[in-house]
Amino acid sequence: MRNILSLDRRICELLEERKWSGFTEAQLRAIPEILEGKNVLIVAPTGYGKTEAALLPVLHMMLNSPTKPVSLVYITPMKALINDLTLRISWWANKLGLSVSRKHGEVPQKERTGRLRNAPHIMVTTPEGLEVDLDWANKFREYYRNVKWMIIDEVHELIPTKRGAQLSVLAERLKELAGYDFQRIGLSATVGNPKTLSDYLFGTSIRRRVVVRVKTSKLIDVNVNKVQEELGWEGGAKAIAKGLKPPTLIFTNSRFSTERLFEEMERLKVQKVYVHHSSISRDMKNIAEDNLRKGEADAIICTKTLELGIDVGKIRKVILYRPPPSVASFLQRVGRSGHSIDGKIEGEVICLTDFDVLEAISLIELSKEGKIEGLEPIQEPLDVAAREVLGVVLQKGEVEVGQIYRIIRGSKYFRRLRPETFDELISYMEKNELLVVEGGKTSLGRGFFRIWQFDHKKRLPWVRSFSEFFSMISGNDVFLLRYEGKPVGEIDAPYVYRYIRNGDVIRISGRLWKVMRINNNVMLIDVIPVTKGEAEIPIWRGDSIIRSSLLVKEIPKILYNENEVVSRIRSWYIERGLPIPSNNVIFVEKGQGETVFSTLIDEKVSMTLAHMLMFEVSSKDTINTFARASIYGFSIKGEEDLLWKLASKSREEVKKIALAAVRRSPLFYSVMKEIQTSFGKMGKTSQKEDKLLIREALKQTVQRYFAIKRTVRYLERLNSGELTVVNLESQSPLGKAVLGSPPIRPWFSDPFRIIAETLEGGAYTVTELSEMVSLPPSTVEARLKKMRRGTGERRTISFIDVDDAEIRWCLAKDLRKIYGSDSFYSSFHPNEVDQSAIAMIRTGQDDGFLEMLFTPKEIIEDPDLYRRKIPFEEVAELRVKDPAEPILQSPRYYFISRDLLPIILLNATSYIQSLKYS
DNA sequence: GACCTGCTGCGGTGTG
Repeated sequence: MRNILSLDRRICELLEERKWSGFTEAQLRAIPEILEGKNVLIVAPTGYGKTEAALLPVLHMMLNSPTKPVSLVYITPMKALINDLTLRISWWANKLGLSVSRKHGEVPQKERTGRLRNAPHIMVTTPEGLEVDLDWANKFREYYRNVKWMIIDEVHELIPTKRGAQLSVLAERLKELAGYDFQRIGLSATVGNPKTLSDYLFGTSIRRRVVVRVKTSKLIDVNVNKVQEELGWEGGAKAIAKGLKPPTLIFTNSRFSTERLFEEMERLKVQKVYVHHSSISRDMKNIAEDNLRKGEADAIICTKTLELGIDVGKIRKVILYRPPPSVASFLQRVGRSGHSIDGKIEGEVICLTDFDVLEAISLIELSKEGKIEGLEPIQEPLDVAAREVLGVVLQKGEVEVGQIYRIIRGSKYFRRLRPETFDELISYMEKNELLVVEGGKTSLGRGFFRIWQFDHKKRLPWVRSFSEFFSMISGNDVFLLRYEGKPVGEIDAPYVYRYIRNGDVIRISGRLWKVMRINNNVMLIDVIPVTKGEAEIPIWRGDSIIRSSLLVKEIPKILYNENEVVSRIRSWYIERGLPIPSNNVIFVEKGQGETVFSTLIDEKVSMTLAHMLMFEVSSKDTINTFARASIYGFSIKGEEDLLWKLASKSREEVKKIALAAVRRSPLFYSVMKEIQTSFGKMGKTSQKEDKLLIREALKQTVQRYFAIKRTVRYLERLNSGELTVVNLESQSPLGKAVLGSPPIRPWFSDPFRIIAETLEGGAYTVTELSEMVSLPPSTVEARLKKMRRGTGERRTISFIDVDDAEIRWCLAKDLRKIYGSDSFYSSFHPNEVDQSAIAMIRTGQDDGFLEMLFTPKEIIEDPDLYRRKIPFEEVAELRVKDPAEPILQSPRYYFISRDLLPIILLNATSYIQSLKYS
């Protein structure tokens, strides 16, 4: 066995020491190719020995050629993997007289600086770690001139993302620095298009390239189990408890679900279960992982966090709570069970709805047929290019612009970057003062230091920590939960602003925590553990998970399956003489003010159509609308003929509307926010000044969430009568699935407008409004206060709701109606109309108060009396006091027109009397 | 109502 691969004698001895039981197929096939010096991409599922397949031949070559630090750069996308791998690689390397060093953000300072005195032969790091070293590590960077090999782990995780584009430029930069075409080896999970992956991985390297693809040999045995929908979370938890075979991994599709299911498991008295997701602190996650490895945990309920390569030890069963979004993730999750390669996979998909069952069966069928999604590399992300331009400038100080262009263009992601575009990018960065260009050479500009600051005090919204410069991952605003100074978990800031108050009890990581103190400035929440109380589970708002088109195409076929649930769906259509759902039929269903277009459709096309319909409604009619998009169709609140109108438009018009709709979506604004600092742009963008930025944000938004060309084609098919249109009176089973997907609301760049529209005809507290318009209460309050001034339709006014002693806001033009309405009767009708009060009025012209004594009765009898008494149109401030009990809290009001003053005076007296008699 | 991933070099000073 040892001689088949002709590895170095010293390595063979180590194989014996390890009691190596034989090479895996991946190793047998990849090792000879690597030894020949080719660039190799190894594609195989987890547990097939990919790491050693790459490492052993590289070690062999290191032993048999002059090896100087750093010879091998090993890249992995996660810190946890770096820690695992460093130990694993060190076992081999140290015994062979080679040294290994790791680098990531959590490596202790001492270990970091140690590598300069004793430079390692092997560096294990992340793409970001390599970025830091090339840009910034002026001393250590020199060692990278000796690089001969680069191994990139979990390639499938990187290639479709900006991190992948970043790494590919870094590889080209490394090649330029070393002046050597080093050998590249990639390790990937099973994917549909390994050839494309290898193209992106190998870049400008002229070595021969080969893909070693190992198919899974595991037997797939996954059951589909449907819970009664009405039983909800309890039903789900019971099904999980019943199917549990320790140790079990339970995958869900949201952080909320992990916590919610745990709560039910607790109620069912199921012990030794842990929760694992990205908003739980590393410490707490370690506890869960360690317990699982030690056999002390029966199960972990987790999200994608445990889908990736971390070693979780032996797993007997995998339960999927509701189907995952793609075959790839289905296989990754299910692949976690069965420790050995020939072990049997035991899995179970727990379904909540009928369409869950459709999806689960589709995923199982697809994986049995060996069909799996291809990965789509991100296209020419200019924010990555901008960051790399700066990286090269940091590295070299002063660089010729053309040289940077040549390096960046070496990356496959930027192979087609036009020189004009690059020049435009440089000019834009120069305009934003990120760069200074002089005589064809460029250096850093002042803007760079304004944004990326060393000691990040974060006073200004656009100031970032210098450390963030090295990463393309943009973080959300979160509050850190802390107990005794140690992190426990994280909650999204908008959720904290809206729902979390001191004293609340929240559930995170399967435990209850009482909120002791919320510190808004540093975004910290101090908590203490409690055992009882009504706990709330936070909702984390993530990015949308787009379901794979492979899955969508499979579902129509599955509808002919003999499964009980599937037959039930099918017969609903057959009994009514209707066609079976497919991508060629649209059922138009009406209900609850929404028009549902039920059809099996690619999610990105569905998103595009939903946004276009919403755009048409919101630009012509009202922004108080919403749409929905799913693979089961789409819907719009309001007008039902819009889709046919869109379909009858020309191709060019449709494209224009689609792009306008994308620009009006919240998704566009979040992408804009994510990328703008890379270009040095702070603050608001302008159509004229920031053309490149807007174009790029639009391109990235479309690529991520929409499909314009396919939507154009879809509408053409609809217009030509190719699609069967069926009008339905009732809700079809798949139409119901559309209504279950979350509403998409229009983005408003003008908060005043949404606040005014929402106030229309009613009176609300700041908290109520904040929830209605999805803005933080502080923002809403600030806007309402601004809107008090002026005379237009949007002018606001506040009064005191006497029944619950809260301040309510309404449009000034609605106050009369509210005054007359039954629901606020007691707020404007004091019980004792003869009791006098003192009004103190300030006009804002001078600082003095005008004092007047009045009784409610006088006002009710002759409201104009007080209008005549006050010689001003506008009152800047009004205080009302009880002459008998002046210490009583006196209400204050601001910016009231003389016209509405009598109503407000009545409100004040009602309030004062309510205080007095309560 | 919706996943995940990442993040400051080098050298000087002071202390045991």
